[in-house]
Amino acid sequence: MRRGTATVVPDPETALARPLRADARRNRERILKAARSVFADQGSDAQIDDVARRAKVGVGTVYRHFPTKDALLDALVRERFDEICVLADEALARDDAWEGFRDLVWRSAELNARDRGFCDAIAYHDQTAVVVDCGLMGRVEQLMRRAQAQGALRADATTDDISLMMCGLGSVVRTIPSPDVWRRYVALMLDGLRAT
Amino acid sequence: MRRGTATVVPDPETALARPLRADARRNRERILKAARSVFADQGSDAQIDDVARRAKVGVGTVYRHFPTKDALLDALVRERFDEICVLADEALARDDAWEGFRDLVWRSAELNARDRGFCDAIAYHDQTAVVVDCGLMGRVEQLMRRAQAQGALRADATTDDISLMMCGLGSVVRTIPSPDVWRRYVALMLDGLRAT
Amino acid sequence: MRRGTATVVPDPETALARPLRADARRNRERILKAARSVFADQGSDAQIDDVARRAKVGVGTVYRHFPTKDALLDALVRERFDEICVLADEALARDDAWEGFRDLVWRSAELNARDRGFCDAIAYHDQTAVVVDCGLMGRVEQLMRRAQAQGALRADATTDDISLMMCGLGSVVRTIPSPDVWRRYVALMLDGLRAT
Amino acid sequence: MRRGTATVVPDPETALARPLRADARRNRERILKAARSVFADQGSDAQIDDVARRAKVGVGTVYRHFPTKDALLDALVRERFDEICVLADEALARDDAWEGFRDLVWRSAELNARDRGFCDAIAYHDQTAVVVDCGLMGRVEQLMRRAQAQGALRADATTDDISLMMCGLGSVVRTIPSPDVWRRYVALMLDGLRAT
DNA sequence: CATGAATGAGACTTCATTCAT
DNA sequence: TATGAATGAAGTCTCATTCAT
Repeated sequence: MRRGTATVVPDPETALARPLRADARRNRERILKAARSVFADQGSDAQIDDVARRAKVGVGTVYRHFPTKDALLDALVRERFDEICVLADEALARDDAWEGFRDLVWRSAELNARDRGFCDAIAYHDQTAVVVDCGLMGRVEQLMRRAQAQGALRADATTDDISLMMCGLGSVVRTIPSPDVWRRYVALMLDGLRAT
Repeated sequence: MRRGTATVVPDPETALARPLRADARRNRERILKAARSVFADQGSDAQIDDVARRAKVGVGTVYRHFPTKDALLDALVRERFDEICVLADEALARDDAWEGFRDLVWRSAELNARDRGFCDAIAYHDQTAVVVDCGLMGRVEQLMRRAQAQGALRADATTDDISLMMCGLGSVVRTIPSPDVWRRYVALMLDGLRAT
Repeated sequence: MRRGTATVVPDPETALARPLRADARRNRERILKAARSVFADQGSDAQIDDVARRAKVGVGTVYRHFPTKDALLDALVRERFDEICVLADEALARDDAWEGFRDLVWRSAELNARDRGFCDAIAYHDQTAVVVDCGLMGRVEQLMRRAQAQGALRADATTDDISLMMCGLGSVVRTIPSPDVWRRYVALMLDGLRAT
Repeated sequence: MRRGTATVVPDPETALARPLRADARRNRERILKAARSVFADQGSDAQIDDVARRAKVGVGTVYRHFPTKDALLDALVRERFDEICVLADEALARDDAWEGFRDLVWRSAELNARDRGFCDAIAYHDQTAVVVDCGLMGRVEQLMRRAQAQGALRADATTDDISLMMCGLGSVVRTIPSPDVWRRYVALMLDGLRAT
């Protein structure tokens, strides 16, 4: 089910399956776009019918592209992680690894904080596969190793800590109404991760 | 939806409303007990019918005591916070405030970590009112102020940070399968909260 | 799932489960009646929603009584076999066992022939359990043994032959439009079963 | 829905319509072959998409050749009857008409018994037109008349009885799991048809 | 008061058939 | 002409909550 590409922004159409027909690709995009907005609005209560409606497409079409509600969510998650992968590359390009790491955390947290609905929708979606697939895991690991070598990140920190942190962040974002509380959460966590 | 009592450990039966008849009170307890175990087992999928069945009571009776699924959940949360209040009192009794604070965090985290089902069930339950109502907020604030005075807790820490932390913890507990990962989460957070 | 009663017309309400409340029993009857007529009209295409509508009952009520479309069908089949059980007892009361057997076959065939829709609906419903449960199997076996002893039924005939015959009959009834062709089918089969 | 050819073994391609282009004919064959195997595997649950997939052809192509699922089924039935026509000719070539008739019945029954899936798929398919169209009806009638003249087949037997019998057989084959029960059915039926 | 039967909107998904490419 | 993407009505079943007994 996973396509196993490791490029930064994997092009699912060119993987193993034959490329999508132009109209199908167009629909796929419309559906994803609609899904993004529907999930943003309704969170985990979002319904496939709404997605279809907003994409101006029959339900069947949605199901053809994403055989299951979960598959649709997965595609959305994949997109999000692809975005973050780009950020990770920028972080890796910097000399100061800790600054890179810190900013990466802030920027990806912000990405999530921007839509609570999405955080809500994916709360129960297993993301472990995606993080590895899209290559984010590898990049973050590299970044963390360098930050540790530079003595800025605590020596025992691992990528699992980041998963942990992001997991908790999701909860904070979708649960607490005040729009900026997540910043405090991230600040505390980063302090906890910094070398002492 | 909130019942608005302001006593430290409110006993909803003796508040303003007439005291419940003995059998009604017995039923209330049975329902709560059943609910605890059903939610523990099924998490957010638990159904009121299951609770009723396990309490050997009709659904109607459940609804008489708790007009809504959410109200039932709220009562459960209230119980949990009452437990923690006791722990908070023990913490306040200690000389070293930071140790008291730290242990309180660990012990209440453990309480939650012990049942993922419950964490799952209350994931979307707004707990702000309860924390205040039951007096936990006040106790924790006191504890934190003392820990700050002793120079062990970072000066800018507030009770909101604790809410934040517990909120994230819930997500970690119910999302991540490995049974002890939550400990790492708590450790990081406490490190983030310690005075530097 | 089977209640294992062996009385002629089993009273499912008094079996192992507690007796149904008066209104529930009334609804159960209404649903069965509605189901009979809906299946008669629409055959296997009949929908639970139609049954509910015709019974003037919510879908949920139908599902409460019969957790599955198949369970509803099963109840209908059970009723039908109970009817036939009565006929079987009449057949057993006669002196001439072959005449009893023959008439039983004719009368139960007629029962089925009267509603094609029903035959259609139960075409894929496994009836083996029901025939045994309701005691029909036993009665027919007795009848056949006596008819064999009297030298009228071929010696190698078993109750399986009857199942076979009724199975084929269903197909004839629901497939062939001319309303009386089934009679020829039964006649041929009986000739095939008579001792030579 | 019927194509109304009246030749003995109609070749729908060469009839009145323009002959199909070579590739179109090839496709038609592939589709039929695929359909045979798909229906054999899945019975009445078979989907046109599966047929197309197995034929390595688009659904549209299937629909071009067979405007309806039913039309496809009809073609399959037609093929089956064509096979039986050949058997009927062999039967007619024998001196003993009853033996010819009996063997014809056994052999065609076996043909059906070999694939339950097919029996299942055509359970609701009206075959009356096809039997006449393909000339099977005529042959069987001839055979039966000769068998009657030879005093082996009961005088009142008609081709309708055979339809009846085959109709019931289908039900037995697809309903009863034990793989050889159909033989008993055929035996009984033949006994019912033999002159006494 | 307790009971548990009833309600019914709504969720997800399937598949024969059409039609744009 | 072939392709396969799109359609969308329809079907089964769930469950929080209400209400007659």
